[in-house]
Order: sequence, then C-alpha cells, then structure tokens
Amino acid sequence: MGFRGRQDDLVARGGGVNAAALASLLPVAPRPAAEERLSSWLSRVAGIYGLSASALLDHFGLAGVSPLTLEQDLSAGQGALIAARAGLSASTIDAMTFATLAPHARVMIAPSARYFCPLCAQTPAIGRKDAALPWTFWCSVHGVRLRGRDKRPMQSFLPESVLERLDPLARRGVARLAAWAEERDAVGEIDPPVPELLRFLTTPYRRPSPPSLAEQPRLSLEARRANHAFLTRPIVRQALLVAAPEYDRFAPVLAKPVRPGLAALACGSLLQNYALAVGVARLTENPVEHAAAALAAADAEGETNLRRILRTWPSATRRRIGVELRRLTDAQPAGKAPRRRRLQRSSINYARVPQISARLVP
DNA sequence: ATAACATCTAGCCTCTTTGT
DNA sequence: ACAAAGAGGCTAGATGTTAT
Repeated sequence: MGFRGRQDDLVARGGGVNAAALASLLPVAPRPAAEERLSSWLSRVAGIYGLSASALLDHFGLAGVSPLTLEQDLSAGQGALIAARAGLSASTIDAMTFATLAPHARVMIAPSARYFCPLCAQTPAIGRKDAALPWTFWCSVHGVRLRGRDKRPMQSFLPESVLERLDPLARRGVARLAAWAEERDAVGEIDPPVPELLRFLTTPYRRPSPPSLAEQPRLSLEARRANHAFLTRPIVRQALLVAAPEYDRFAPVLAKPVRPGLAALACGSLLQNYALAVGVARLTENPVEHAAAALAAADAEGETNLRRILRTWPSATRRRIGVELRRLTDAQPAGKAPRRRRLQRSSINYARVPQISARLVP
C-alpha cells in the first residue's frame, strides 16, 4: 500500500525537460507537503538517497549553502536550480520559503519546529513553515493545542477555564503578530506598532524582587534553608505581568522573565509567547487602559523605564494614558495617599515657537 | 475628548572658578 | 597658563490643568 501511496506523491516526469536538465534530474522527488518548509523537504529528499541535506545541495550545485539560509533568502537563480533538479516548478520551491515574511521578522524563524503536536508526532516528520514561528499555538493540521518542547501541555500551567477565556485574546494577538511579520500591520492613530508593544511588555515595571510568598512553594523550615538562594533571588518584573495577570499568577516564578523586545518572542517558551500574544492583543485593543495600569502598578524606577518606552508612542495616546493614570491613582482607597506624579512633565512653550522656527529658517 | 496653555525637567552649551 | 570641574542659562520636549 505504501508503494501506491508513494507513487502519488512522486512527481510525474513528463516532456518539456531538456536533456541537460534531465541528466541532473533526480529520479524521484516527493512533492512538498502542504505548508512544508524547504529545509524539511530537502532533508526528506536527501533521506531517499541516503544523503545529508547539505550533500544533496552539493549535488544540486549549491555547495556551501545551508538549507536554513536558502529558505529564508532564496535567490531566483537558486530556486530555478532546485526546481530543475527536482522536476518541480520554481513557484513550488518558492512556496516552501519564508519569502512572505518581512526581513524584520526573519529572526522569529526557528531552525526546527518550536512546539510539539502530539498527533503530528505519529506521522513522519514534516517541518511546516508555521511551526517555526513563535506565535503558532495550535497545530495547523490537527487544530490541537501544541505542547512545549518538554511535551508539557498548556493545561499543566493554566487551568482549562482560564485558557478558554484567554484563547480568543491569544488568537487576536497572533493575528496582529502575523500581520506584522508579513508587513500588513495597519498601525492606527492610537496603538503603536508591534515592536513597540513588545518593548513595553518586556520593560520592568518595578525593581527585581525575590519570589513572594504566593510564588513560593510550601517549604519546610529545613527546605527553606536549603533553598535560600532561590528564595532570595531577585526576579525581573516586567509589564507583561500586569498586562497578563493570569501569566503572573500561574507561570513558574523563575520562568517568568522574558528577553527584552522582539527577542522575547524569538527566544520565548510556549507559555511565555502565549502570554505575550495575550498582552499584545490587550495592548492593541486598549493601549491606554493597560499602559496606565502598568504605570499605576509601577515603582519609581519602573515608571521611569516605562515612560522612556512610551516616548515613542503617539502623543494622543500618551496624553490619554496620563488622564487614565490620574483617574486610577485618584481612585485609590483613602488609606493610601494617592501617588503624586513626580516625573517629568512637558508642554511646548508656544510663546517660544516663533523664535525657534525663525532660528531654524536660514 | 480635544485644544490651548502653564509648568516643569533633562540635556546641552557656555562661561567662570579652581587646582596644578 | 592650562585643564578640569562646576554653575548657570537655554532649549526641546513631556505633562498637568483648564476651557471649549
């Protein structure tokens, strides 16, 4: 049965192939699977001939080029060469590359699948393009929730009910991230672009602090002594924890901090990236409220950090964040004195503007 | 909610003071 | 006399407040 199925997979060799190309044409080459990435297809083809992927490329006349480089940046000539050797169309080869991703998003491409689908694992390994991206949380073939590399399901971190509530947000965050990666992200008047959102989410909103009591496992006195280093170790506290309090509550304390900016996604774990997608969705849908909430929760150092990031946000948004923040701080219970805003203010002195422009005009 | 205005601060520059 | 350090002033830019 394998043979028949196999034959369907193989490229039919028809006419129209000239003799020179025929000489180097591979006898058989499987068609790429849906959404398969070039490196995966190359290693499958190489496997048929008992070669490594680089040896196969060598045979194609592309010595010294790595499959990972090819799939990110395939020149027309290289694509045509592989197409001719494999007997496929150049567009089929091109469809296996990450050409639809903008150059700024290429850092997100992982060398192999980032997460783990329990159902895909039962079939021969096909590396799909979307599996390389950090915001793919569901298997594109089976639709099931992916697991981390350690095969731990998301349910082992977040209760099912919380996940159900967050999933729609995560999907909207994923949509925005994917749009950014393909350079079709429409930035509005209010919300800043995706890299800015990630910079905000990954900025510390207060000083690093050791695990709180709620974050510590129940430990005997003796265990507390033995784990003194863990109990006193300062943990970076990023605005993501405010934007996604569910993550703050359920993530393992040592695994909470993420890398700054885009690297957070590029290097993050499944749980971290899920939280980032939720945070991106919330900031996209309501930047003012969530940014103000982070500022309200911040200490002085964190506030300075966050405001530095906010400088690049649209001024109309910043203004509304200020209004919202005052609303939040003024509404604090009478027990606590409202935090007096002590950081830099601003406003252009319009009386000086004519002088300035006069100076600037030669 | 927005626009105009008032007020404030960090960063930069110049000028003065001080030490060698 | 020269250089380093400090004082002081200025500007661009960020917010708070108020009126519409």
